[in-house]
Order: sequence, then C-alpha cells, then structure tokens
Amino acid sequence: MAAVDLSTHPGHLARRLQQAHYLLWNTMVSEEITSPQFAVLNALVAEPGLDQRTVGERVGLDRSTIAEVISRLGRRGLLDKVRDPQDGRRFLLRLTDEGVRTHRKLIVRTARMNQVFLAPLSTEEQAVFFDLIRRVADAAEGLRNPGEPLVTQP
Amino acid sequence: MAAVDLSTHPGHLARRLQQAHYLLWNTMVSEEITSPQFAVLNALVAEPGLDQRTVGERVGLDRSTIAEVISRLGRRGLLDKVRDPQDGRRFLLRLTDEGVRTHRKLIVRTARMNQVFLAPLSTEEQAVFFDLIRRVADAAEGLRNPGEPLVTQP
DNA sequence: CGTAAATAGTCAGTGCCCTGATTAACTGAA
DNA sequence: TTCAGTTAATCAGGGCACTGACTATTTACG
Repeated sequence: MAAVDLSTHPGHLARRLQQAHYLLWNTMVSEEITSPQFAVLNALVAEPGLDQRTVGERVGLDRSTIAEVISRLGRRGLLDKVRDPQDGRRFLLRLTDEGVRTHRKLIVRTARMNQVFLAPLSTEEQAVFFDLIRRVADAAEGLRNPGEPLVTQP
Repeated sequence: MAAVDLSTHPGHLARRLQQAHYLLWNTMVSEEITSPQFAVLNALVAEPGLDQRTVGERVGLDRSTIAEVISRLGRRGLLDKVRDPQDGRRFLLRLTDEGVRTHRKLIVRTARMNQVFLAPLSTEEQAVFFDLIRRVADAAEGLRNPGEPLVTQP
C-alpha cells in the first residue's frame, strides 16, 4: 500500500548505475583489474611516489579500502611499496613496469567501454550527465567535512 | 604522463555518487537499515508474499546478494520466510508488523534525505538527472540479456 | 627536552555485490 | 513414467566500502 517508487530515489538509481557499469567493465575491460584498481594505477602514473593515504584521497577511497586495493595490486606485482625515509609512517608507491604496461593496455579498453556505456546519450546529454552527477557528489562530500572556516584569524 | 582524467569516466563518477549517498543515508536515515534493505522492505510492502528471486529482480539484486540481505532482515525480525506449499523450491516472504513499522518510519526520512541530496540541482535538473541515469542504466542492463527475440514464431 | 596531539597504516567487524558450483524441487517430452 | 532440463536457493570465494580500535611515528607545545 504505502510503498514508494524507487525509481525516484537517487540512491537506488546510483546503485543500479554502478552495477551496470561493473558488469560492462567485466566484459569489456578486464576480469582481473577492477575499476577502482585502475583508478589507483592511473593516479600513480600521474604522480609516482605518492603515499597510500594521498592516493586514496585522489581516487576517493578511505584508508581501509585503499590499503586492501594496494595490497592486491602489490601481490600481483603491479606496484612497489617503500618506506618513506623522510617519514617512517608513510609508504611511497610506485608502479612496476608491469603496472605501467597494464595501465596502458586498459586505457584503450576503458575508452571503448565508456563510449558504449554512454551511447544512449547524445554528446550534449553526456556533458549534462557528468555535470549533474559531479555537482551532487561534490555537494554531498562537502556535507562530510563540515564548514571549514574560510578565515582562521582570531 | 599518459594518465587519464577520471572525472570523465562515468564509472568513477557513479562510484563517487554512490559513496556520497551511502554516507548521507547513514547520517540522515538509519545506521541499522541500509538502502538496499529498505528497497527490499519497500518491495514487500508493495507485493507481500513475493519469493526471494522475484524480490531480487524488483530491486536489482542477484540471487546471492538478495539471500544475504533477506537473511539479515529475517534475523532482525523484520520479515518471515515460509515454504511455498505450491512449489517446494520457493520461500514466500512477508513483512512482520515490526517490518512494516520500520518501513513506514524510514519513508519519511528517505524523503528528507533525497531532498538534501538533490538540493544542488534545480527541479528541472533533477528530472534530467533521473532521466539520464535511468537511460544509461537501462541500456547497460539490456546489454546483459542479449537480444530477446521480439517474435518467437517459427 | 619531553610529553601530548596529530597522522599513516593495520586490523576486526559488518554489509554489499558478483561468479561459479552444488542441491533440491519442479516440468516436460519421449 | 522416467529422465533430462530448468529453476530456487545455498555456499565458497573474491573484491569494494565503511566504522572504530589500535600501533607506530612524527610534530608541536610547554
């Protein structure tokens, strides 16, 4: 009786969107490397030598999750972890040659996959799609870090 | 060097959107009941006595995941499972009074949360947001079940 | 200097999400 | 009727995502 139409719930749609993407990724990109793993490889291609926490920040993964992802990539020989000599708490991360090769190979496939994924939308709609999602996600993330004061002077 | 801008990757955006939603749900709706669990409660309010697989179909969860979610809801006393006397493979699902009460309580909160979540968008933009996501998700799901023939005659 | 606060990472625990294999029950055609 | 194929549910296994508690290191203040 008092049920609700889930198709008007953004959370439900977001979940379905991500599931759809997961499936397509698996068939069109890789069954070995997942999308978050690719994001980490990509971050380390852009900025080699980042520490774990910063990589997590770049790709949007919390400290626990990024630790697991990195440990998997390490086990597969795609990256190396070295203690930061300047700061004994940090590990500095760097892709291996194998990691760089893997990243390069996947770039092509992800591009193809994104095309297929977004094919139902016109080019203009795709731009709107990105813009709207980004704005909602950014705003919700902003709610997390409550009011960083713009001025810190006494 | 050859790195990619993840903010143009729909999968990455979808993941961030879902994470943002997860966080907001936790603070504004419930720390006990998750969004997928609410979807299941909602499906059973709409159609009491559904079997497990069909509920999964309604809310977009595969057979393994729906089994876990339902077992959790059962442990908390929010629903009952009974063997279908007509078909010994099926379990028929029905909310308990407690389950119905929980669902009713959460409806109000999810509505509030959706408002906050979508606040960065104008009303027109919200409609576009729903439309675009739904079209992309539907199309990608369609790729899963390859070409169901429109006509089955010989 | 020395200790308290902050920070990087790990670990345990919960929950979602999928695949592939298995079991039990039903259905249909020879 | 019998047996092969289908279907509902479970289980094992891998991966993502978060919280809260803990360790080790660094930094900053008194």
